[in-house]
Amino acid sequence: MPVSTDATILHADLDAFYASVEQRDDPRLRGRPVIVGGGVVLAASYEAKARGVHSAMGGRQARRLCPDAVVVPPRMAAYTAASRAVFEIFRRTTPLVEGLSIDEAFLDVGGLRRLVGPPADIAATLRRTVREQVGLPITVGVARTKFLAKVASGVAKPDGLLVVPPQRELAFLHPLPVERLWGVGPVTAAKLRERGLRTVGQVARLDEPTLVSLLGAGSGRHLHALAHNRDPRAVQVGRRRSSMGAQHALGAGPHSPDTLDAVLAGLVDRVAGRLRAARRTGRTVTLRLRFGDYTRATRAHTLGRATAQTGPLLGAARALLRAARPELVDRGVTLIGVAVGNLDDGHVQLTLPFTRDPGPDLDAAVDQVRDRFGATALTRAALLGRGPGTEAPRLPD
DNA sequence: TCTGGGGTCCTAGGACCC
DNA sequence: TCTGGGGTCCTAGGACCC
Repeated sequence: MPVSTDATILHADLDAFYASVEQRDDPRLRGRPVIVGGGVVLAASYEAKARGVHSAMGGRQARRLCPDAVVVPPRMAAYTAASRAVFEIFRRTTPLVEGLSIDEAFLDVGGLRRLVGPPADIAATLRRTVREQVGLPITVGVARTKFLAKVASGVAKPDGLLVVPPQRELAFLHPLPVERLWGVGPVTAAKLRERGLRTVGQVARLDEPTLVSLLGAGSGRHLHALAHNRDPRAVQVGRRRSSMGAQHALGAGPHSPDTLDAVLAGLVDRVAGRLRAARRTGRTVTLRLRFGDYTRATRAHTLGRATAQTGPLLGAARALLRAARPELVDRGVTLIGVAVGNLDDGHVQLTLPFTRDPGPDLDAAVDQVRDRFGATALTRAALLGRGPGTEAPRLPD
């Protein structure tokens, strides 16, 4: 049997991540409803979820639903450390790890059957190791495709393991409500519901042109494929973020131009600092605005070259804010955000473990970079910054 | 469901070039 | 006066995810 027909993709997802870290670090919180975050719920423990509390809910409403909840402020450093420890376990399990966020990843364990064992055993070991070494509950879904593995972990939560064997895929998928599908949110679900479509099976009975007319070309084709469990995407190692941003909610206002400028400068400085810390550069500055009626707008400007310096990034952000000023006053701005995109546009930052010409090691590095970025004009000389017509890999500003 | 902070991907139109 | 096709880059907005 070809390898690709086996269920070998794991989706591993930490349960109620921030809240679980708090319960791990403070025994008094165990077994009790825990809410992380004050004004808005960043994470809720399963005890709190059982009472109807969920993330992104307003803090006031959450406390009304669950008056005995313990509300704790977020400790991002603790969550980052826990995430690192879990991802180390992922990478000890298999080199084929694709991180999706701070608390979830895909793992391809297809090559490990002969050496280690079947995917179901690997998944069980992974769950036990994370529990023993990091002290956190984690749910794992196992399937033949990324999409189905993700759906499976969602169904298995919390603290569960669910394997979908290839011959059971559609039997598993079709009874599920459409909202279970990764990529179907409130808007798409409402459109489908209008047509009386509530389950994945009902969607699967529609032909593609009908779905396209209902949802548009992109979403229609995507959903048609997912409903039939067609998802050829491979687990991608070494994906890096493609934008970095910061935002700040301002309250109802009104806000003076000086206040807005100070907030903007603070945000740009934060993002620029994070860019430099990550040794990345960006070329497109996007200003995000939210208004009193919760409508949003974005304004973007693309610089001539990528940078991580506060100066040019702030200059672009200020110009965008100035141009948007009349709107801001009219509509009452309540949130300002800055994002820097097109990261590393035009050049790739290389970190190589040597300073002099390393001989054969460099040839291997060149091949790796070629494979990963599809570079065609990459040579040893270019990497070392010598030779005619070559340029050294540029460092971030 | 009265909304924080961080992201991803897709679409569509216009400018511009060959 | 009427009228190409293809490709890339940029901007703005929308949906979705954790």
